[in-house]
Amino acid sequence: MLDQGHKSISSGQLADFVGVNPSLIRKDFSYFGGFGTRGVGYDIDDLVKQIKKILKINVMHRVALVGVGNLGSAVLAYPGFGVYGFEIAAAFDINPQKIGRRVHNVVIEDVSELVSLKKRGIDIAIVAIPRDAAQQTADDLVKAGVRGILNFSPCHITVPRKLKVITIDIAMDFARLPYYMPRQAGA
Amino acid sequence: MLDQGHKSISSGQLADFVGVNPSLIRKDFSYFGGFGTRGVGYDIDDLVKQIKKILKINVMHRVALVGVGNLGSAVLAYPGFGVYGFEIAAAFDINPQKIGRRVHNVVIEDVSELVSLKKRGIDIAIVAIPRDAAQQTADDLVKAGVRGILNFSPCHITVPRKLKVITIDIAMDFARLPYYMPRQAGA
DNA sequence: CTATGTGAATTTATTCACAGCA
DNA sequence: TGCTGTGAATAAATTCACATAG
Repeated sequence: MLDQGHKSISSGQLADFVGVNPSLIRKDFSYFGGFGTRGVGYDIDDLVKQIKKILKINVMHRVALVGVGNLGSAVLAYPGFGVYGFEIAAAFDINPQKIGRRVHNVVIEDVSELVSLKKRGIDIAIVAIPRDAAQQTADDLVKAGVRGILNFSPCHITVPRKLKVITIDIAMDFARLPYYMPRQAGA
Repeated sequence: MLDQGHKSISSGQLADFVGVNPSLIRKDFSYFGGFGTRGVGYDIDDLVKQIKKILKINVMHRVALVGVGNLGSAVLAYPGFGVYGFEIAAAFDINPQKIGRRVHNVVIEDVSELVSLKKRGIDIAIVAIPRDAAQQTADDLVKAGVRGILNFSPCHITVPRKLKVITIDIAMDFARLPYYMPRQAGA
C-alpha cells in the first residue's frame, strides 16, 4: 500500500485483504490500545510498528542455522527474513566437507561450535537436519542457551518449558490442500 | 503408537499428545460419525484411515514441482510426502542447464511442458520459485488445469475461486517465535 | 461525512457431566 | 469397569450497531 502512495488503510481494506469482517480487525487492534484515526483509518507506518512491537519483532534477532543441506541452503538464500528483523548470523553442519565453506556470507562451522551461541548473542536456531538427529541437536541447542527453535524436521521434539519450539512439517501443510480442492477445475 | 505394539488409543492419550481437552477430541471425531469403541478407545489403524478419508488424502495425488533451486531440491529430497499419499511425478525449471537432469528419480523438464499436466493426471503443484515469477507461473498452472497450489514464494498469488492455494512463508512462521519466547533461558 | 472504538448481541467453540455400551 | 458419544452448560470469538472523534 505504501508503494502505491497510500498513507493510511482502513479496517475494511485490511478485512478484504485477509478475508474477514472489518469489525474483527478493529476489535483485535483495540485490544492493544487503538492506534487508528476516526474518519481516516490506520497510519500504515505506525501500524507496522505497532504490530512488530506486539509480536516482539521490533528488535533484531540473531539466528543460527543448523544443517546446511538442501533445506538449510534454501533458508540461507531466502530473501525476506530481514523484513521481520532476523539475521542468520551463523551456520553449522556435521559434514567435514562443508566446514569452512562460505554460503551466502556465512561461514559454515562444525556443530561442536554450537556451545558458543550464547556468547555470540544468538538466541534463535533453525533446525534443518534429518529426523534422526533432531532431538539430539535440540538438546544441544538447549544447552547452548537458545530461547526459540524453528524445527523443520518432520518430528516432535521435546524441550524444557522455558524454550519455545515451532515445528514446520511441509508434508502436513501439503495434507491440508486436498480437503479444500474443488472436484474439477476447468482448463 | 503402532510401533510400540498398541492397537488402540484413547481420547485422553491423544489429548495429552496435542495438548487439548479429551472431550474436544471426542466431540471432533463424533462430528464425522464416531468411530471409537466404548471402554476401549479408537482403533489406530481405523482412525488413520478415517482421518485420511476426512482430509481427502485417502487417494494418491500426483504432484508437479515448479522450480528446482535450493528449496525445490529440498522438497524433492523430503521424506514423508508418501505417508500422506503424495508423489512428486514431475519437476520443472526455467534454467536450460538443469533441463534433462535427474534429481531424486525425477527428470527436470522445461516449464513450457507444464501444459501437459492435466494429461498426465497431475492436479497439484508446488511453486518454489522467486517471488517475481510466482504469479505468472500460477497463471500457467491454472491454464494447465491444476486444482491446488502450494506456494512457497513469499507473496500473495491470485487465482480463480475454483483453485485452492496455500501459501507458506517461512519468514512468517519465523515471526511467530519471538512472541512466545521467554525473556531468559538458562544454560 | 467517514471510519474508529466498543458495549451488547449473537454465534461458535470448548468443556462438563453423565448415560450407554463393550 | 473404562472410555465413548452427546445433550446441556459454559466460555470464547465474532459480529452488530452506534456513539464518538477527526
